[in-house]
Amino acid sequence: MSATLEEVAKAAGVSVATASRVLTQSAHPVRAETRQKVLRFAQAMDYRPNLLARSMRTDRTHTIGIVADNLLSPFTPPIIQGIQDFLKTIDYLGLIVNADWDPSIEREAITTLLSRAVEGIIFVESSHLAPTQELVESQKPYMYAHRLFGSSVQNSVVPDDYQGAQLVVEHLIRLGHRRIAHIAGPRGWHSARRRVESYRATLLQHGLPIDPALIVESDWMFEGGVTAMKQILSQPRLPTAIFVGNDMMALGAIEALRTAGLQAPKDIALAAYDNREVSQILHPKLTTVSLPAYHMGQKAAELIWLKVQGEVGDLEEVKICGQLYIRESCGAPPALRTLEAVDMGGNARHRQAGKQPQS
Amino acid sequence: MSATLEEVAKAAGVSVATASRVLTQSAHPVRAETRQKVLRFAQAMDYRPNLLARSMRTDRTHTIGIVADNLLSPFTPPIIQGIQDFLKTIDYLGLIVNADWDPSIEREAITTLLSRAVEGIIFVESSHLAPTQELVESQKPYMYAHRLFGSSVQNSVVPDDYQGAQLVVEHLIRLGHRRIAHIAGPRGWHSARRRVESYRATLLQHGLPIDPALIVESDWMFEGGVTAMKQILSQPRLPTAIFVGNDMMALGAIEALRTAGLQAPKDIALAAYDNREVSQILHPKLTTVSLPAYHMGQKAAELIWLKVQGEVGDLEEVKICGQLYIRESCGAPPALRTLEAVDMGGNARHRQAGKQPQS
DNA sequence: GTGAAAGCGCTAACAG
DNA sequence: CTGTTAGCGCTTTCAC
Repeated sequence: MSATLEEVAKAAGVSVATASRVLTQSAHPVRAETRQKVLRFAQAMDYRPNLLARSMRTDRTHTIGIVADNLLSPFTPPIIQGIQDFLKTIDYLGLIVNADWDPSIEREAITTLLSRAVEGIIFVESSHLAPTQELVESQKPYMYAHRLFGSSVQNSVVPDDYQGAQLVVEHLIRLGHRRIAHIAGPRGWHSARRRVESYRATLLQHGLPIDPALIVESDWMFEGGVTAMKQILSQPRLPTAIFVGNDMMALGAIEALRTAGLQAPKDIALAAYDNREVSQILHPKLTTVSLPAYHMGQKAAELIWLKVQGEVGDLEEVKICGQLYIRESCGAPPALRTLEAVDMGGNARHRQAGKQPQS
Repeated sequence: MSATLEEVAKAAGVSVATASRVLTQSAHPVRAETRQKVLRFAQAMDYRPNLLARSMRTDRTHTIGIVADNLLSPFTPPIIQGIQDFLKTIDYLGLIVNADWDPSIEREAITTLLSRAVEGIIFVESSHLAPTQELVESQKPYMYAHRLFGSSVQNSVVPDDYQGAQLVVEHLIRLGHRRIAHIAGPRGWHSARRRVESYRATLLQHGLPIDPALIVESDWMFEGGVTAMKQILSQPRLPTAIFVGNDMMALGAIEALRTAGLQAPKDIALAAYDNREVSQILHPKLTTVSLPAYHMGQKAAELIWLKVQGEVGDLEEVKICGQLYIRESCGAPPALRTLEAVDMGGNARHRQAGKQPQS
């Protein structure tokens, strides 16, 4: 163990109070000379404050709990990264615990975190409906980051599906497409419904007709994308472009096109949603609007910080809009493509995923 | 805040000492009746021990620090998941901090963790050479999980690249291939070198010749795979199979084949390394040996636990072998394919990545 | 079997 | 400006 405050104080010939004052940068006045002396000894003795002891006194642990339903979901890591990065700026740490989509584990997780006196809790990709009674009684602030399913809820940060979808569809329209299909996610998902709504509204806004035969519902997955695309290809009049509800289905759609002897974007233009890592890699590279996981994490952390400080109470749902990445699959001329820094390090935090080569 | 021990004790009409004894399941004898009484009141009053206070007394925080160089790298989340899952069984938590591949941030991270009195530290995908002086002086145990670059090092858990590559190559040989190429990772990477060594050795063991023209070095990335494949395709005598050093390059190789009007596995069989999520999704599905990230995390946690208990000292490097997933790209008959549970939840922890549909 | 009391390391009144 | 001291909530001798 490193030296304690008392040891430093004794060595410097001052009281623990004085030593504490200089080492915590307290506002309390201390003679410059004394300050230096303490600082010198602290340094020499490798003094490292015992944060547990400090927390006991101050009732502040500088810790935010993070309950993640699944660390392995594609968006959880960037959300957590966003949270951690914000917390770092205020000298806080996140204490992460997994809940495995299990309500009882989640309850337990909350108990654990409260036992450790976290100052607030952020739920990542949680699907539960309401905070546990224990959490409510604790009076600690909480936030949801990327809450799944269900509808709008207080104290949550979610993607702006409506505006995101609009970005995509308008881009396709701008490229000259008039007959645009849509492969949608399952109607049980709020995000899927919002994207469809936005797709319809955007077409209408631009005076384009809506052809129900061009909207097919699928399941977010690759194989679902294959099937949906086949269905679209069986239409008498093919669309010239497709807005696919997420990247995975888009990959499936491309596969189906290929099987049918067609190519994106030559034969049918294609744009999707999520900006998963693969969409920047495989050919044709996907034009897609990002699900701004990292930013959502940051925002959730920022908001809980406000709450911890007591500056705000319950918050309405905050929507974060993603960015449109124009790449190959939509057939946009190269000049229109989004400029993307090729970074090999893990520093591009605005990105959804690191590009560290692996293995 | 929930009730304190003192409040519970008072309510139950016993001393804090007694209350503590029953609530901590101490070995110290307590009359059954008294025990029940305390338990009842604790429950009724929602008693939740203040772990900070407990830690101060016991000098045990039930916390292991995790220093991750990059949360967004593909293997970090499953490694962390493995760590957390093990820690959970011993009622510990992991305190994760990012180091961003920056040595000074890493130093800082260590200080932070020590300040919070973690009982040990696991470095995930760290690339540094040695523990900081501060860590050494703290006498706290540490482990590396998936340490990158460099060679064998004590107290680390790494993939068994040699055996993994052997699994792949032997599988290809078993399928009847005699002329097998290899697209290798950069020679600067220890894992890349081990895989090449193993490839050569395995061929020799089976009496197959090594053709230097069939070994091409690349960079782990998709585009690198494309280029390497093109180079192989320019050979006068084509191989019938290729062992690609990782999944990303394999995807590139498949793309290059396609461009050349060829198909895997029909024209050339292909097997890779890593078992990234995409390899189970895109067609042809990749035959690949997993980089057992989750198990490595578990193992690292298990070993640091032994160290925390003082049961072991410095450890030699532990190698964990991945599993061969036989899918489509190698052309194995369907009967030989690996059975894979299709799970939609995040529960398949033995997997490298959750299959939660997203968005 | 039970309780009183010390003390983990620190901060924050309060007194000087 | 500096020091003394109480006490955060808990575990653990030690005495009864």
